[in-house]
Amino acid sequence: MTQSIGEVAEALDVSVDTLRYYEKIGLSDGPLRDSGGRRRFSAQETDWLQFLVRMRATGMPIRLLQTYAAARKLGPSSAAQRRQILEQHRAEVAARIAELITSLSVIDDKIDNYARVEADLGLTHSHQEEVPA
Amino acid sequence: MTQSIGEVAEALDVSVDTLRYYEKIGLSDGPLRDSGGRRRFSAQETDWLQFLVRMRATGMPIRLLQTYAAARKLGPSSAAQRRQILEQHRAEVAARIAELITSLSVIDDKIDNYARVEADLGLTHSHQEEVPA
DNA sequence: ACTTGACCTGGAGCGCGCTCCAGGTCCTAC
DNA sequence: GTAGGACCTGGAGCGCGCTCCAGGTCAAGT
Repeated sequence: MTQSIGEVAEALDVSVDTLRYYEKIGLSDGPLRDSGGRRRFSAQETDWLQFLVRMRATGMPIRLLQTYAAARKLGPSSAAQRRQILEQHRAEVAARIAELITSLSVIDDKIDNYARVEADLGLTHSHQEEVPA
Repeated sequence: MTQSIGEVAEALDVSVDTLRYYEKIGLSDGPLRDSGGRRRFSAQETDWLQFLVRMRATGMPIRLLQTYAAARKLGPSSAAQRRQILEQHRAEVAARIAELITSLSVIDDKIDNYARVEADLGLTHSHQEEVPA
């Protein structure tokens, strides 16, 4: 029911160095150790790490995750603070998505444009005005 | 019809240092200069810079933009190469959006959970099991 | 004439988030 | 008993993308 650091790293698709780094900077508590001093991660710890990895992937800064992790250690009394952090971050992620969607259509326009240029090049080798970049 | 570097920076919401940096690393050609050696940006140059800024905002690495910019200097004959770069990047942006949308719902679940914890705290001060983190 | 402020150059410095290294321990398999 | 491989620690190093600095030029306003 517990996993080694290598197993967790593979499952979460991060490096073992990253996991040790997160522990070092206080994002996760040090997990239990086996008789040889090696980390053994419980399912709960792995879930938390997965959440960390996911939040990192959404661009949440490590500093903010440190604040969040510190609040988490205080237990239920910090629920409001943690919720506030997540709501703020949620708004940023939503804005990010909107921006990316806009950019996607800009990219699509460019691609269409290049497709047209390529078609022109293929059909004729005449000296036309280049389509505006 | 031309703009100073400060005007362009403000319009694109980047720093003048960033614009000079992009020029230095070959992302943009050096623009025309006025009699005093100051840059004057044409609308075309500004459009290109805006595109650069947008692609950066979608996470396109500067290295790749350098490749793209170099191809652009070759004219229409590089249309296929440029389109290929954009199609690849388009796919990455689309994947990114999908990932962010997934994360958004994870965040929402957490927020809901905290809202419930807060409600419990407010209603009673009994010693209940904490809702799983 | 002088101040102010935007601009110039070349190059150093920096914050972020890992990533890598040296030197060592410990279990497993042969 | 020894070779291999996963793991350990503390700390140095690094790639990215800017950002800042020193020292200077230039144009406009008062």
